[in-house]
Amino acid sequence: MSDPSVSQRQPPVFWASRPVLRAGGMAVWQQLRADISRQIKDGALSPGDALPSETALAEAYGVSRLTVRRALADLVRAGTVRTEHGVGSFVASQPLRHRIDDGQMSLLESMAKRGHTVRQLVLDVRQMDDPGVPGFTDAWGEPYEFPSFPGPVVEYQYIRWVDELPWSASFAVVPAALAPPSWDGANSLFAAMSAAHGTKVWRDDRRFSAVLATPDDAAWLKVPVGAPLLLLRGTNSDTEGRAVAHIVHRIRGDRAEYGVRVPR
Amino acid sequence: MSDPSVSQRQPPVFWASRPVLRAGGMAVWQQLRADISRQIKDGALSPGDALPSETALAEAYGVSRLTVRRALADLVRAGTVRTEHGVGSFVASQPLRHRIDDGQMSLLESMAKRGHTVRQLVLDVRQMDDPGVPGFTDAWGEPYEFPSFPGPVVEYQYIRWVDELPWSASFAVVPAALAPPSWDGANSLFAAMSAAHGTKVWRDDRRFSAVLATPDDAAWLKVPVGAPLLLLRGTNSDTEGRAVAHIVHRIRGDRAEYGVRVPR
DNA sequence: TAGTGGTCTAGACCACTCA
DNA sequence: GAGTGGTCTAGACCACTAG
Repeated sequence: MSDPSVSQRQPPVFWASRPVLRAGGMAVWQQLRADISRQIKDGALSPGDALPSETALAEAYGVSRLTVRRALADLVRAGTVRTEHGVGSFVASQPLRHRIDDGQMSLLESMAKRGHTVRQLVLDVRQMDDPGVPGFTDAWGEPYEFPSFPGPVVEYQYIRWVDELPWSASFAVVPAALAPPSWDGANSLFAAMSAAHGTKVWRDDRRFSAVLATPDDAAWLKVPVGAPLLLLRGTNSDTEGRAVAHIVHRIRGDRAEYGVRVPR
Repeated sequence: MSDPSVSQRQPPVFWASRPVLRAGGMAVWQQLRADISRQIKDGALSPGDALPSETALAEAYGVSRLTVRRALADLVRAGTVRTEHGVGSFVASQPLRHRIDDGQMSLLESMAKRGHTVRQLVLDVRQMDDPGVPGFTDAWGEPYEFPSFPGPVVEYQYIRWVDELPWSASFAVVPAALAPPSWDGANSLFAAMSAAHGTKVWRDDRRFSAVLATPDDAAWLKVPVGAPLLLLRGTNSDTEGRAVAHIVHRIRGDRAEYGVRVPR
């Protein structure tokens, strides 16, 4: 009981492998983050291994528990460490990273072809009379409009899983005139549009950026607030080049790598 | 002096517009983050406006200063708030977001065409006898190799600015046999390779993901640690399809939106 | 019930900026 | 020198998990 390192099931690691420097230029919590991170990257700890408790770490490094927590918080956001309330902190196992070749194939088709299962859960479907949907314009200020299909729009919000792990929080807006009568997420929304409308829906352009997970994102995607998300925005068109859908995917940065071929 | 809100040059805002709920499900610091963020998004505060000091905020909300700091730290990472040591906290002004149509054009050409100036600073050039460069394989585990050009490689590390604001921290690896004799960042590295080697260098594929800024990223890109970065990895080839360069760009997520056309 | 992580406090000292 | 943000402490209480 007096030696906390014994109560942990883990290899005998030299914690606090480097003493903290109080006069050094680097803040103590940054030294801790670097020291813990280094031990994980060096392989002294393997994914799934328990870290010493925060109290034990604080004693080992000779700092307060809050200083330890600050270092751990950074590692959690970066996906290096995973914490379980009431249980402990563990070296996170990196999820399988999927390379998606972005093209005309949907995520469902592309993943199915490679033996992965995709599940989609439709969280919300609502018809909006005003096409200027507030939730879709705030980040970039671009209005989501359909010049060729004026009138009300239908807004979808859905979550996609790949192999039972959250993949993305997704939003889509389509003209109500083109919306499939009901979409339950069993197939691609745009396959459903193609079927209902009788015309092929093409993926046109894709715009990539990076954002941090909001509390909502965090709840849906099972990541900590502040985790990196790949923001993928796009427009789909029909065979005549008329915009028929605007989409936004907020994709877990630790899971996805979207590949595109650059035409010559 | 007894009323801290008077000493701030800012419109008379109702700070602590919502009292914190101690029994509510949401943590107090999350309520603060949401409340401050809402006041900024609603336009009650404009970019450049000073926020009350942390002490004043703590008094206004009736919480400790550390709780205020935790809320502000999140807003700083997200780019909503900017802090200046010894000066104060301010509503951050969003940098101009550039849409780059990724293609055969280099960033320099593409930006010059639109009236922007690009500066490149070469931080490091080193020849490596071992092509398995550690710094280039850790994130994805893919080795960076050149099957058609065995032998030593040259590794470049450079920073790119657009309009005097940091844009990306970039890395490139090319076979030493194809490396330009000297590259000072004045032109595109691959234009220099084309010129030196006599063969056109094509951009082949691009892979997008999202990561958090490390302390090194933060120092180079002038963003806080934990800010979102767009990770762009790619391969360039010569006219015969042989890989001649592997590149990694770590691009500020608050500045860049990379667009690509999806071929039909 | 014991141990863990999650939250919050009150206070202290430092580094920095600016009048 | 006054005011600001940056760091760190010691201690407290709560929520959660597990034996």
